[in-house]
Amino acid sequence: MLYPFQAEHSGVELKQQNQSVRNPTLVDVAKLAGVSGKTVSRVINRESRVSPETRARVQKIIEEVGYTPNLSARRLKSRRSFLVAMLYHSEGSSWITDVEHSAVERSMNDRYDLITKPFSEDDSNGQRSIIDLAKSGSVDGIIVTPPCSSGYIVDELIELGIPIVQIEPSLSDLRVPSVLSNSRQGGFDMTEHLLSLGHRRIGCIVGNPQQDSSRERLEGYMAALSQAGIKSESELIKQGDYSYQSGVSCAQQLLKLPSPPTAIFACNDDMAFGAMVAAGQMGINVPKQLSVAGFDDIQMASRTWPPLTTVNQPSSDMAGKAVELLFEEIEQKSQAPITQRVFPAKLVVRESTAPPGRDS
Amino acid sequence: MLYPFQAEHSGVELKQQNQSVRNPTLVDVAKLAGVSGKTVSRVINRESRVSPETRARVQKIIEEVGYTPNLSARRLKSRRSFLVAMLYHSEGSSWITDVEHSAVERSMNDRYDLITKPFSEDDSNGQRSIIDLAKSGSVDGIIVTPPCSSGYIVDELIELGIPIVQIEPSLSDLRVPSVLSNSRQGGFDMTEHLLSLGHRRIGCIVGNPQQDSSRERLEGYMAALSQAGIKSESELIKQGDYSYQSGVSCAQQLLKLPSPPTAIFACNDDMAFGAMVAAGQMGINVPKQLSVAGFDDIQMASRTWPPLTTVNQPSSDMAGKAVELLFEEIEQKSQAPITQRVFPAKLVVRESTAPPGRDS
DNA sequence: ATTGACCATGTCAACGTTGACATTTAGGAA
DNA sequence: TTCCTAAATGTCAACGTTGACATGGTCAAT
Repeated sequence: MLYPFQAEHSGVELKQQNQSVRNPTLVDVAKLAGVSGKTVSRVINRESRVSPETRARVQKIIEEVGYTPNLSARRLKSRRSFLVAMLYHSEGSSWITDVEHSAVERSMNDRYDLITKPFSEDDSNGQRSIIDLAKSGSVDGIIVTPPCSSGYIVDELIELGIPIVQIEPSLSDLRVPSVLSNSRQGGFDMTEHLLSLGHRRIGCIVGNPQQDSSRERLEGYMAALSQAGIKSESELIKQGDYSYQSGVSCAQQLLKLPSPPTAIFACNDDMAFGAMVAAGQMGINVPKQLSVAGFDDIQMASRTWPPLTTVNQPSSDMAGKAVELLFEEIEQKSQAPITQRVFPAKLVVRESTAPPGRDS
Repeated sequence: MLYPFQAEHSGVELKQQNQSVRNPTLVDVAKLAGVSGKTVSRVINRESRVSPETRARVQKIIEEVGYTPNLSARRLKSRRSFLVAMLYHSEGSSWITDVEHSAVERSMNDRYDLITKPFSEDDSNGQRSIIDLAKSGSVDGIIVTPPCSSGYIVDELIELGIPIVQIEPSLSDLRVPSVLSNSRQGGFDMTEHLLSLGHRRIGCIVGNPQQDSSRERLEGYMAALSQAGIKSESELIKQGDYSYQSGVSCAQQLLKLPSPPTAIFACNDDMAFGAMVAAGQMGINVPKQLSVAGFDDIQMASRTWPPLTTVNQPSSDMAGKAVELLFEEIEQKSQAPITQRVFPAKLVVRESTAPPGRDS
C-alpha cells in the first residue's frame, strides 16, 4: 500500500530512499483517518475529549504508518522543550556522576531527556552558553550540582525565570528548591565510629570551602570530638578541595607530621582514595596502620581493596527527588513554597577502618 | 529604553515580569536594526553575503537586547536539532563514562549538545524510545557504545538513515564509521609484560563474548603465550562479562584452583578491580602474591592502591574522533567512504603487577 | 418546543526561523 | 549609454504542531 505522503520512486531513486520518503506528519495521519489534525493531536497527547472509536481508529493509523510526532514543532508551538540540563563541574566529585546517571533514567520516565553541561568558574564562554541555553528555550529546567551553586550563575538563571533545582546547595539558600543530605550528621557519625574504634588522633581533610556541605561535615567531626572530650588540633585539619589530588597532598602532609594521625576522615570519597594512595606510597598499610574514611559512597567505594568505610548519600533517591521537584516547577509555574528536602546520610562501615595499630 | 517587544507593566504586574516580557525574536532585532529578518538570520548564521556595516549594526542590536535564537524554531525549519545522542548500556564498563564526558565537551565545541540514552537488550520500551528519538528528528546523530552495537537496534537505525558512529564495534562491522583501539595488540603487550616479569601461569578473565574487543584481547593473550612457548590451559581462562561482579567471581574460581595462577589479566578494568577485591578477601596480597592487570585505563585505575597496571585506550581521543566522524556524516549526508579508525592501545605499567612471589 | 449544558470535533492562525526566489543597487564592459 | 554581473538585501511561504475559539449535535430540564 502506498500512502499519500510517500513519494513514488523509480528504481534509480531507490538509493536516496531515506531522503525522499518524508516521515509521516500529523496531517498525513489525519487524512488517512478522516479526521482533522487537531483530533490526531488530541489523541497523541492523550487529551480527554475524543470518542473511544475515533481514538482507536487514529491509533491504528499511527501504528500502521509509524508516525512519530516531530518534537521540534511541538517544542516551538508549546514552548516546551522536553529537555532538562544538568550543570556539573569538571573538577566535581565522582558522586555527581552517580547522581547524573540516576537523573537520566528518572527523567526518561517522564518523557524528558537530560543533557549535561560542564561548568567552570573561569570559562565565561561556557557560562554564556548556559545562559543562552536557558534563554533560547532549549531546556525547560536546570539541575545545578555543586560547586556550581555558588557564584552568580544561579542568580542569573533565577532572573530568567527558568525552573531550577539545586543539589547540595548552601543550607541557607532558599532561592530555589533543593535536595541535600545531612552532612553534619554524617560527619558526626563517621567521627564517632572512628572514636569507637579507639582512634584519638583523627585527621580531617576538608573539602571545597565554598561548599556548605564541606563545612557541615567538618562541624560534625568537631562536634563528635568535643563530645568525646577531645580537643581538636588545627594541625590535624587540612584544607582540600574535594579533588583526588588534594586528597593525596593533604594526606601526605598529615602523615609527615611528627605525631601523625591514626585515622583520616576525608570529606569525600575522591579525597579518601587520594589518602589511601598517599599511604600506600609511603608504605603505610590501610587499615592496619592507618584507617581511612570517606564521604559519598560512590560506586567505586565498595569496589577496591580494602573497600572504603564511608557515609552514604543516596544518589539515586536524591537525583530522583531533584528531578521530581524540577518537574513540579515546570508543570505549575506557580508559586509553590520552596522545598528543601534533606536526606539522611548513613554510615557504611567497610574494611578501610580498624582499631589503631600498635606501631603508629 | 523600552523596546517595542517589551510589554509595559504597571507596578502590580511586576511580579509576573518573567512571563510577560517575551524574549526578543529575530523580527524584533530586525525592526530595531532597520533590516529584514532574513538579514538578521544571515548575521547570526555567519553567512557571507552581508556587508560589514550591516553586520556590525545588527550585532550591536543583538547584544543590546540580549537576543538568543530560538532553537526550536531553527530546528523545525532547518531539520536539524543540534543534538546528538549517545547510547550506553547500564551494565557497560566504566570506561564508557570517561568517553561520555569527553564526547560532551567535544560536542559543545561544535555547538551541539549531547544526551545520553541508557540502553538495555530486554527493555523493548527503551529501544522503542531510541527509535522514536531518531524518527522524530530529535537528534541529528547517534553514537553507539558497546555492547549496544550488537543486536538489531543498529540495523534499525541504519534503516532510518540517521548518521551513526560506533565505538568499539566488531572489527568486521563496516556498516557505519567507527573508532576502536587495537585490542589484540593490547592483550598481547600486557601478556608479554606479565611473562617478562617471570609469570608462567597467567589467568585470563574474558569479557562479554558478544563483543569483538573481548575476543581480540583474548587472542592477544594466546598469541603472546604461544610465542613464549607456553601452552594455554583452559582452566586458566574464565568467562566474565566485563562487569565488576563477574571479575570477582571469576577471580575467586581462579584462585581456588589446585594450582592457581600467579597473575591475572582481566580484559577490562572493572573486572580487574573485581579480581583485586577477590584477592583481598582471600588474604592474598597484590602484587606480592598475585599480579593483577586490567584493560581500559579508566580514571580510577591510577587512583587506588596499588594503582592498576592496565592498557590505556585513549578515551578522550577516541571520543573526539567519534564525534568528529559523526559531524562529518551529518554535514555531508553524502556517501563518503566508511572509515574505521583504530587507535593504539598502550601498556601502562603501575604497581599492581610484580614478579611472582615465592610463596605462591 | 425551547433552552442550555456538554461533548466531539473542526477551523485557523501562530510559534520563530530559514530556504527558495525576487529585487535593488553599484560597477564595469561593451 | 546600455547591458550584464554580482553583491546586498528583501519577500514570502513553509516547517509540524497546538492554542483559542467555533461549530454542530445530543440530551435532559424547563
